[in-house]
Amino acid sequence: MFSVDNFFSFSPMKSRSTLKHIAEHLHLSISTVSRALKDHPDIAAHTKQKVRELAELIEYEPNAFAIQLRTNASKVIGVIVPEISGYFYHAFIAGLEDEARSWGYSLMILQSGNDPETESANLRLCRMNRAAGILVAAASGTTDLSPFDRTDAAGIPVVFFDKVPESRQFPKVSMADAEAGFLSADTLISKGRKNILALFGDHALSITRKRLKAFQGTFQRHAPDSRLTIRHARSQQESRQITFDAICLEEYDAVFAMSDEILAGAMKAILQRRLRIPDDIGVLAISTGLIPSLYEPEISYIETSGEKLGKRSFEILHKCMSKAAPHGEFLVPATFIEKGSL
Amino acid sequence: MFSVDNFFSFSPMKSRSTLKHIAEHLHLSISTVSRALKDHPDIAAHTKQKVRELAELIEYEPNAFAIQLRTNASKVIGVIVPEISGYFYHAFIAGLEDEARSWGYSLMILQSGNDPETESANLRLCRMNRAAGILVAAASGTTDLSPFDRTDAAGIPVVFFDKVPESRQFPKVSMADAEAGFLSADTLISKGRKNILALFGDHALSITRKRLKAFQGTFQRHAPDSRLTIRHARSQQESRQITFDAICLEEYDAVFAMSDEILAGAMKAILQRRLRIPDDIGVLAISTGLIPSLYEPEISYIETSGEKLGKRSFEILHKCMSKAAPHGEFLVPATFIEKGSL
DNA sequence: GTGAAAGCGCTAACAA
DNA sequence: TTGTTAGCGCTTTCAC
Repeated sequence: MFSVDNFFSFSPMKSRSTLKHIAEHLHLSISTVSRALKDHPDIAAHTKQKVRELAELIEYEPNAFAIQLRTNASKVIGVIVPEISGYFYHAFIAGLEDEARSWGYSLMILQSGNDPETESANLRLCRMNRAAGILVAAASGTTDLSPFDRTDAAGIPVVFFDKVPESRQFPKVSMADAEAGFLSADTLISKGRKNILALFGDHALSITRKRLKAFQGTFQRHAPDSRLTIRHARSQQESRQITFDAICLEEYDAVFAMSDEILAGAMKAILQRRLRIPDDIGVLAISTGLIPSLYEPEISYIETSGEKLGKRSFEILHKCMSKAAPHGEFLVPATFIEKGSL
Repeated sequence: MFSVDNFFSFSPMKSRSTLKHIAEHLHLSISTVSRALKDHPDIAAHTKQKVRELAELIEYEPNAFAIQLRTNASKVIGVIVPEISGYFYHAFIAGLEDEARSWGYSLMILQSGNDPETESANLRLCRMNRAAGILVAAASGTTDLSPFDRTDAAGIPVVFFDKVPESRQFPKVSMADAEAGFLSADTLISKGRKNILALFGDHALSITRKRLKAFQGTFQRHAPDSRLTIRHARSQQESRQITFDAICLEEYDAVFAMSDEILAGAMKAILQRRLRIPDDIGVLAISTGLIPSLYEPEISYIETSGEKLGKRSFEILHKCMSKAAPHGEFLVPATFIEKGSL
């Protein structure tokens, strides 16, 4: 058989392992080697055998660039998010990576820092690298969708997730915000909470409006006698202040937080007032689950899982890449996770 | 001048914009166009002008594959971590991405799931994609370093971070664990805490041993009369149980947690016992900062910033990529962040 | 100042 | 069953 020394002596230089090297050493043509390695039916069994042995011996690894140039397609998915850290996107990326890897794709991660310019530059990068597809959580300032059009026109499917634009042009994947809002209200009602401080985020965000609308609607329909105090906070600090002021002024039997950030602020106020959960006050949040697990008792929450959103997003994008071209908005369901805070 | 229609009419088919297209339309050679676009001194100013105009008009974007194949180098950095989510790595990735982007590099993110096999497969992927360099937080089961050798031998520099192997062969970047341990002890001492419940992670981990050694050493040297109760926990749950049992049994004047996970568990016990911070008990942790900010009062901590580690790691890798080949272990300093828990 | 030509490593007709 | 050939889009000598 062969020995590594034997082989490398053939090509004494920095000999990177290529089809050509294998071919030369085996006195075969490059295409025969190429076919043998892909188990092409035309190739004789013993030839395949020989080729594979040598390939393994010299640890042949195909040059992805050459393949990509030739086929004009890559196994890389571009992911553009406002920021990686924070409460949500890292979980999304983790779920996405899991799913993508199982299909042989890798992730190229880019942060926009919520800046449309950077976002557009990142898109360009994805185009230059002929990404197989792109997942985007839009920067909050993004209004001009033409960079996305261009990408789409270049044959690279674009799917929005989480922060999705109004346009009906691209497929979108997002959390079932209405369902989460409904579930939240329903849970509070079924637990008999009547006087609720409900904390929502910036009213300008569509996520806030969707969750709020379903939340309020459910109360009006199923528990019109409940007392709902709706407040909006734009940050953890604001959430904390608002909560603190509210619970000093009046006794609520539950606090509801529409997101992790809001929850974190509310919890600080509750801890500061040293209220007992769930006896003095109940707590419910819409969350990804990490933050609620940090308190004692743990906070019950409506789960909006980043991981699940990641996996689902891959599925949709995957369909787009195989020309199935789905359309419209896809929702990842929310579920109630019961802990001890209500 | 040109119009888009005019240009595209020249090549009516799916005409992706390439140097060739520009060259044909301008009756120039491909090489001239290539040079013009890179502002080569040989090219006449007016030629450059014409070329650039048309390139802009048709939104020419170089084909990264072709460049990479030709130059056999990419602007992609491979990043292999046990998992993206959790307490730490997402912050690292965020910091790294920031720094990398400013140097024109993109990130290819891969999770090993703490599985050496997957880690090795991920390495292979990086090799196939001719990554410019690779950053690895080793899987906990990784003992065989040969896959890394192979990568290094292929001319792709490998730098370890956070979870670094014993081997002196590769450059490593990690948190200044000894310094963090020292600072923790020093802070507790200077705040006059005498009877301390100190919670550490799994004793098998080198991070634990380094922090513990410096922590204990500092007490022995500067406050030998202090009472130190050292405990080890392998999870949030364990940390909570250990803390709960300890504070029920005896009165401590401070709890120290060597990591976010340990802190989260300890805080649950403290919340459950309804101890007042900092009056009933002081709290100090080594942390990245998110978790401490969730409590009231916020927890003082020794910062081990994932972002900083990410930026520093890029610097080291960048040096490796430019043949400067640094050597040894680099440490990211720890700093004390004072909040209200001590 | 510009062009011609070779070639990076691979795939896929088309030949033999 | 295997080989020949023609590129994919770009960079880079080397000529003119």
